[in-house]
Parts: sequence; structure tokens; C-alpha cells
Amino acid sequence: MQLEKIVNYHKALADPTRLRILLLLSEGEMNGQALAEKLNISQPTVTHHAAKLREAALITERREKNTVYFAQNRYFIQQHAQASLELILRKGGKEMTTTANEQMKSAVIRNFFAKDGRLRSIPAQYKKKLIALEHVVERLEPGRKYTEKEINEFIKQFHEDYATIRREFIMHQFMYREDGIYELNPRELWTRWEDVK
Amino acid sequence: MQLEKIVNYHKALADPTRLRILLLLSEGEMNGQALAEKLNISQPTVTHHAAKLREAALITERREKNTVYFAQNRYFIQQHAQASLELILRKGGKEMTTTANEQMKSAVIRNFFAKDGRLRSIPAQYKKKLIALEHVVERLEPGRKYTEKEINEFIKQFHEDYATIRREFIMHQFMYREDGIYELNPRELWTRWEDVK
DNA sequence: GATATAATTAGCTTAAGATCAAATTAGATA
DNA sequence: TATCTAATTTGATCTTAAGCTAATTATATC
Repeated sequence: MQLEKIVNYHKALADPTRLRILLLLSEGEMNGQALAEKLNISQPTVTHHAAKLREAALITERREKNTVYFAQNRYFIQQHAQASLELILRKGGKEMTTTANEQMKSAVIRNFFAKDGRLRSIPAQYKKKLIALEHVVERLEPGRKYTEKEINEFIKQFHEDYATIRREFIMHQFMYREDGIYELNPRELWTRWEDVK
Repeated sequence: MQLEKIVNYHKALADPTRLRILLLLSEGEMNGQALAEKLNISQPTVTHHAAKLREAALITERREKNTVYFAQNRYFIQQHAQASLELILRKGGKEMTTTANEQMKSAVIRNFFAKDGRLRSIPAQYKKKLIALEHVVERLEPGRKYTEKEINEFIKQFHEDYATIRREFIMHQFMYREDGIYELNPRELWTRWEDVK
């Protein structure tokens, strides 16, 4: 149910300790012990709050040796805020006139992505494929360095065939790779679907 | 404290019943009994939730005889959502270069309005006065009809001298009045401070 | 295998708050 | 004044969840 998701989003943010965690993470990723120390709370309490934030998809986690680093999931934080406003204020109706490109984009997203956000299939047509790839790659954090394993995990949230999609990311210059480390390219380098065909 | 306000905003929205109340109010104002019936809850429960929503400034109330009508406070709903995002994502820092007009506007708002949103004093300089008036009038709902009493109550949230400000609203075509009923003018009719001086 | 480090899980206490029925208050009208 | 209607307040119950300590698990290193 739509409503329940929105409630959970607000529940996740309706606690001062969790807000302070997100505030600290706005400066960059941090591990559990560091958070516990900075906030003067116990480690289990950090775990407790991290679980809530994770359930609401507001943070991501990365394990290195036996340390877990937490980071903001900025995309979903914004996404949920917008969804909440649209629900409450019923903004769904008012759409301005869109260009042909914008119509195409929303049609592709509607048709190729399920409600849970997963990619049903990789579009065969070039332009549509670029739209879908961009839609996925936009969820990565600019400036952050990812290991190949992390990239695979990230892509698997959307589609099983992570190898193909990872290759496409490089091929169309959404990302670059060096020594097995992946990083998002600046947007200007991306292959622009708007110009295709 | 900034953080506490944001927590309260999310607390107010972190309950399914309250979200459903706001959802119902998105279609227009409603009294307590009607809400209780629609939601299958008792009247005291409605009062309880209304108090929470009122504390977070997400609804407004209007008494007619012994019936209290509740309505969304759309301005503050949006305002808090934005403040929350800016806090969490630290968007405060990244400001684009503003024009002289925009700088003037934010300076006026900073200087003439207190942190609680009230107008310290009515600016004497014409352009600044228009900025302050617009800042207040923007909180009124477009399309809604207000009695003079309601307008007075509304203005009193910002400043004691509601008579002067109400007159200015009409004078500068922010609103028009007919048979004691006030309504917001479309923005195009407002006297534009951007063009002054 | 033994040890060290970081995180999680389990179990508990306590505080906050959602909800209701009953009693009270506020305002309007006969 | 008496009466009616809608809302609020009171007081009680029940649930959720924040926080802790202690125990356990996961991962890496000696």
C-alpha cells in the first residue's frame, strides 16, 4: 500500500537520533562505532537505528573487513519526500505539457520498470535502452568510488544480468573503471539519448 | 532548535490515521464528525490527531457555529518538507548566484521577519513593503473565499495591525473584496516589487 | 585453532502515544 | 432556562519503540 510506505518514511525520520545520524552522514560515510561515539549512544542503539533507516531505504551499507560503513541514500531520501508531498497535496494531476522526448522517457520508464523499481527487461531499441540505463545509473552517488562487487550488488537491485548492464555503463560512458574501481562520469560525458534518432 | 522542528514535522506525518486525515482534507475542508465517520474512529481520536497536526502547523481550523472545520495548511506542509530535505542533504551551502532582486528579497525577509515567522514591523520603504506583503499573502490559499474575520485572524498570525495590512492587500491588488468576502487575486495582478525603483 | 575487533541479536525497562468510553465544555437555539 | 449538537478533556488500557547490558555472530589476523 502506498500510504504505508509514506508512513514508514516519516517514522524513520521522526526520531532525533536518526536525524542526527543522517546529518553526520551528510558529510560522508561513517562506521557504526564512530557514529556511536559521536552521538554518545551504544553500538547496539546504532544498529537499531541503522535497521530502521535501512528499511526505509534512506541509507546504504558497505562492509570492509569487519567494519560496516553507512552512507546516505540521497536518491531515495528525495524520492520519498516527493512522493509524500504528492500524496498529501494531490499533485499527481497537474502535469505541464511535456515535449515528445519527455513523453518518450516517461513511457519507457512506465513500460520497462515495475512498480517496485526493478527493470523488467533491457530494451532492445537503442534509444530506449539508453533511457533505461540512465534511469538506473542516476541512483549512483556522484564522486563515490565503487568496487566491482558493489556495482554488481547495486545493479542486481534492478536486474539479474548485472554483467551486461555494467558493461553498458562503461560503453556509454556513464561510468569509468580503473583498477577495478568504478566511478560515475560527469553527466556531460554520458551518451545522450535525447540526441538519438 | 532546528532539528526538533523537523522531528515534529515527521512525527506528525508518521501515523496512518493522520495521513488519511490530510488525504481527506486534500479534497477540501471537513469537520470533526465527518472525519470520524469517514475514518471509522471516535471523535476524541479526531481531536487528538487534529491537535498534533495543528502543533506541526499542517492544518488550519475555522469555527462556524459549534462546528470546527479543518483544512490543509498547504504552505507549511511544503515548507517543512523542504526544510527537512535541506537539513538532511545539506543543500544550504549550494546556492546559485542570485540576482540583486533575489538578494534584496531574502535580506528583507531575514530582517523584517522573526524566526517564528511573524512580521517585526511593516517596512516603510515601498519596495521592501511590497516584498513583505507578498511574503505574507503567499500563505493564503488561491481560490478560497475568506470572510473579513478570517482574513483578520490570518494576518494577526503575522502582525497585530491587521487593518493596515488588510487595506494594503487590496490596495496593491493582492486580493479583491466583494460583499465582505475576500479572495486572492491571480499573481499576474499583484503589484510587482521586482519592477519597483 | 586462538584471539581480536566490530556488529548484531536477545531480553529487558521505560516512555510515548493511539485509542476509547465517560464526563465536561462551548456555542447556538427554542 | 433548558436543550441540542459538536468538540474537547479526562482517565484508563494497550502497543510501539528507544535505549541499555549481556550474549552471540561475523570477519580478519596471529
